[in-house]
Amino acid sequence: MPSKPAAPITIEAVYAAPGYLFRRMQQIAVSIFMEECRAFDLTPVQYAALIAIHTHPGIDATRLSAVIAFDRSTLGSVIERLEAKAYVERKPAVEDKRIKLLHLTRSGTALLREIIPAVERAQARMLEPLKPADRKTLMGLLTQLVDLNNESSRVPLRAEDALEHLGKAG
Amino acid sequence: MPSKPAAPITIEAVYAAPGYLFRRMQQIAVSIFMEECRAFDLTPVQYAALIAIHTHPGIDATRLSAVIAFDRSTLGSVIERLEAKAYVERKPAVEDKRIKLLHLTRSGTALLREIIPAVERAQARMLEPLKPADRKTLMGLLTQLVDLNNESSRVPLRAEDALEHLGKAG
DNA sequence: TGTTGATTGACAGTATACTGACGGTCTGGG
DNA sequence: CCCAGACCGTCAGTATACTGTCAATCAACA
Repeated sequence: MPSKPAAPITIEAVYAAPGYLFRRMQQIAVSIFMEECRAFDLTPVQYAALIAIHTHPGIDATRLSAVIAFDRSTLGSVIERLEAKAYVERKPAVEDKRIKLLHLTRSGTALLREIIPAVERAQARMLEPLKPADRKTLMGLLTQLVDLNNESSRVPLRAEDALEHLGKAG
Repeated sequence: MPSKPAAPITIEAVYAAPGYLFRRMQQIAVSIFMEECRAFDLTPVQYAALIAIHTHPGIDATRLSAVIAFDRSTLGSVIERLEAKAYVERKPAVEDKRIKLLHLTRSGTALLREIIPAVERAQARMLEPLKPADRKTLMGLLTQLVDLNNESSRVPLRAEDALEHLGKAG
């Protein structure tokens, strides 16, 4: 069977490649987030971690990494920084000496309440250039794609699994 | 006017946020790229840089960063690694002592030719879970969005501007 | 019960990213 | 011609990411 003609080696092909567009969009998204949240000294990753700990108080680092689909190695230093800013507390569990339980501090909870409007502004700005109907279409397709590709990432999202070990489900 | 009711602070809101989805998709895209290109020891960023240098031989690092929209500070070490692998040569320009000109080596050009099928497989795999029509829709919207948000990133894409200084346009 | 196998947090090593700063260099206006 | 401002590569500092490894700990089975 005839093989496809060899693609010309040019930068134009890169501009149209999904991987390149995903990278650019991620950079833009982080940039907008940091701009809107400048007053709070919080990164997108740190924000997601705080929200997850707020939703699942007493979660441990490994399960947290499954809940937000972040790398476990990286998460250690993220938590360390949140602890240094006194937004998070890490306490060893009595029934399992390997585990450290995560809780928000009072100031961590307060920060979340204050930062949410800025975060919502940021999320809105990312999609703003598109027409409302197109925003919905894009988000719908992207949600599908991320979900269907879940197993292709090193740290697949395990939203429910993680909860079972917290004694909150089962 | 009545303000929107305060959103509940839960992880569910994060899962549906554009910024979170862009981050997840980027992680998945990198993971798939690295898997398909395992035999070549080349990252997505290094690949884009090689292609850009191939398209614009004799480009300098600052203009290269504009052509692929990568951070100038980061690009230094990227080029360093490509030089260490002998895919790229960096030669000082005679007419401007600040500038170093970039060229592919013979083995860099050969590598590009060999790796392209793997890269194309990777790009196809990223979108594979979607129906063909949906792939087109998603890429179209994403291309628009990245383009319209171009100025929101630290390093906006300047595909044409960069070329003018190479004596290839004007 | 005792040992194997899995799990947890931590760490080292590499690679992107962004901010801010710095010295060397070029260029244009006076 | 000289100097102020722009520009180039580089570096230090911080923050994500991923790979692989390790010791301590736990759980489960023989």
